[in-house]
Amino acid sequence: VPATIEKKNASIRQRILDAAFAEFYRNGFQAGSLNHILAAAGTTKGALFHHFPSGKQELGYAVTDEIIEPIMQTRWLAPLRGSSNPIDDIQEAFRKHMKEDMETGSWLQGCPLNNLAQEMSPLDDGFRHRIDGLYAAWRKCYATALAGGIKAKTVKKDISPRNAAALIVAAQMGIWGTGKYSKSEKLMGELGEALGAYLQTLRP
Amino acid sequence: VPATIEKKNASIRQRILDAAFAEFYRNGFQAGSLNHILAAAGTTKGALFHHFPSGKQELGYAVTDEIIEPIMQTRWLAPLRGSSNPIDDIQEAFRKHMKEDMETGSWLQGCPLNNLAQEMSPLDDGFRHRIDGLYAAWRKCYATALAGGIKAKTVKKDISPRNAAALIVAAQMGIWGTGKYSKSEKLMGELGEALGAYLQTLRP
Amino acid sequence: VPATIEKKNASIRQRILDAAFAEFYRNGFQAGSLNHILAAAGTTKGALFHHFPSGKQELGYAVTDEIIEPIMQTRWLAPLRGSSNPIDDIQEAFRKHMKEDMETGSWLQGCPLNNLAQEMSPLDDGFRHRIDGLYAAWRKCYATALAGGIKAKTVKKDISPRNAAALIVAAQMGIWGTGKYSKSEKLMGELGEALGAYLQTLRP
Amino acid sequence: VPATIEKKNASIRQRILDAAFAEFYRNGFQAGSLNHILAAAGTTKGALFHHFPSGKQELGYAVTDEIIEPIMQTRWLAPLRGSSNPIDDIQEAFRKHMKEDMETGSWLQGCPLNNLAQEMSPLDDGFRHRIDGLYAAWRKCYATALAGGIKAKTVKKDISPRNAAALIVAAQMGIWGTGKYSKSEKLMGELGEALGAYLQTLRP
DNA sequence: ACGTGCGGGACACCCCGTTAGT
DNA sequence: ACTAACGGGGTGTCCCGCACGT
Repeated sequence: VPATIEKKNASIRQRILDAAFAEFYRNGFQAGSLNHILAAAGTTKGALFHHFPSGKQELGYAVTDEIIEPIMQTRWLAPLRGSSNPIDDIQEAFRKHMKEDMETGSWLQGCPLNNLAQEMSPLDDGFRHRIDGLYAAWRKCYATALAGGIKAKTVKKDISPRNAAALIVAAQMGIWGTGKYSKSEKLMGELGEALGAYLQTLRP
Repeated sequence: VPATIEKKNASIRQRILDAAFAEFYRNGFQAGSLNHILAAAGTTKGALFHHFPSGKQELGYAVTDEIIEPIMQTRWLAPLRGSSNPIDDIQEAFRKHMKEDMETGSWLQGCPLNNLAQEMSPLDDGFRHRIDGLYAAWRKCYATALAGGIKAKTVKKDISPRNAAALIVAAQMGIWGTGKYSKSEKLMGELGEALGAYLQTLRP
Repeated sequence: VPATIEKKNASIRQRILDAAFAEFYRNGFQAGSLNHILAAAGTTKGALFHHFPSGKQELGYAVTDEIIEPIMQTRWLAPLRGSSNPIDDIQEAFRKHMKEDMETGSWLQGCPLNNLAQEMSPLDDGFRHRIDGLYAAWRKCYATALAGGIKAKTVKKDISPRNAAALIVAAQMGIWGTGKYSKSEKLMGELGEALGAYLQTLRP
Repeated sequence: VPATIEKKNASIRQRILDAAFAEFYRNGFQAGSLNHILAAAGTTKGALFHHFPSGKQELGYAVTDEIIEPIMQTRWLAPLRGSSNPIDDIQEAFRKHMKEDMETGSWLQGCPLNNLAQEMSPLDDGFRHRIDGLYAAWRKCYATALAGGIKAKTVKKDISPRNAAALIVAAQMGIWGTGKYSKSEKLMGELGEALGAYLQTLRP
């Protein structure tokens, strides 16, 4: 049954990626163990070395490119695509994903991209460039949406979309980071309100 | 001469703490090496286990309590003590320390407390409680100052000091984290402006 | 076009052999990497195990038989074929190849056969028998030539051709080995002179 | 019992060195396994890393300096110290140690220094310099002895002691290397005779 | 005839913690 | 108070061999 075989072959690489994402998310990149990843993926060193010849670093890059990047796309970028009312859409996306993360408990582990950024960007330029690219895309998406909002008169016209987008993204980084150490749903609620209040100041 | 001996002992302990802070700041807690710390401090395992009997973890706690906490006090809390115009004082402190970090280059390594928070708070409750306490004190300081500002009529009276303080702190976490991965002074400038713009909205 | 296919097949096999010779010459047999060899040869594991079903060992044997042996033939045996003045011919071959190796720099890596002999003969009898056969042929060639020289009165008649041939070959092993560790052209020159002086003592 | 403890502590390092020498002698440096060494020495990784902080390479250097060098001193250099009849003394040392090696069987593994020279000198300059120094001392010892022999009229006066010493050493390298691949006592005997014949030509 | 995917294992490095001794 | 020796373990790297498929 060639389909099964192909799927199995293809899925080994994917299973390694998925397990690696989970492991790095939980323990960080440096402290994450390839042995644990391989055990979770149900495969061995040989397969890893075949798919990622230069080892852990290459695996980390692939996780960033093939797992984290798509997550960001669907979570944060897609909802803003073609938005004419960015303030509501940003707030809506924020509330939705915060609620999801509360339910799954993943808010206690922060944002995978932020985790990686804080740990690896000073140590490895390969990671840093990838991360920088992802956050830049995020900021650009928000800035574009805010500029669109100005045209659509849903956003005050004397603000800098670029600056505001940067602050919104940075604040979200900080908010998710706050969840990690505080474990306080109350505090997260207050932060949500405060961010909402800030967004309201961008209205016309 | 007991005073000399005690002083020497204290200085060894302090040298270990200082070296540990530097190592953990650079490489993170888990990836930081005790051997490197001891080599930098010019001492050996014996001294370390004399002063920190349970090893690396206890050393990490001591770094948090005795190095990072005082830094936060002088950097962020002291300038707000008894402030009647918190918005200006917060912005001034932000600008001052950002400028300093740019000059020393330490902005590329982020904020030591935030680094530790992102890495260790999900893994170790001892760290998490300490970090939570520090950030709580920070928020409380800002909230108190903002409440004072309301009384002094330098702050708009229909805002929640608690919520605003939380957002300001979280935004600063995000901003310093942004410096790490972007290495862009331009972006940092824009974030400074955006944060300033937000603070202005808190004016009466 | 079967000729083309066969040729192409042969050429893959040959490219593997050539790359293997170079790799083993540089890094030794055990430390030499099949992956490096295959990368250099521009092919993959499948081809290797097709042509050398039992793997690295068989490849090493083939390198000995098909690369090293012909080199020895043309370098050291051919010049002595039918010689009536072996002393001059031996010395001439020695000088010629030493000069060549100096120019190409390969004298710094020693003699491929000697390298293999020192590394592998105590560990693998398959190698040992091959190497023994090659050196035996070398000694026999020199001994025959020296015996011929005795008949032709270019060599003193009261020497043992067999013993002298063995010493000449062993001395050459030692001389090439000396080049490897000393990297001294001066020393090589002195060794050449000393070997020449010894050969002169074999004159009538 | 402090003596026992000191001996035990001191002997761990020595046991590692001895086991390493044996392992490297048998399998070569690169293929030699630290695990095997430690198992043979009855100790663990911690002890090795303590005594040889930079690992295998440093261990290899120490084996060269502390095991191989003394062997060479007692085997080849000491017998020639203050010799007035170097030709006899060289030949006597050669016969004695060849006989010993035949009896112990170690002639089948060649000369430890030559093994190391052939394997490592092109790959690591630290080894190369050490090896070069040892062989240089050997040549110098023989050259000095031959020069002394010229004064004492036990050696022909129109030979170059330097050149002859170099050839004798190189020939011995070659002879011991020949034993490794040939496993032929007969051939070794012939080589001994041929070397003896050469030495006789250095007589006045 | 030859490429791809993969298994399983060995290796050297280095780490952290502890104990015996000064 | 402080040092040096040592235990034991986990890590990532990389390798060789063998299935498949084509």
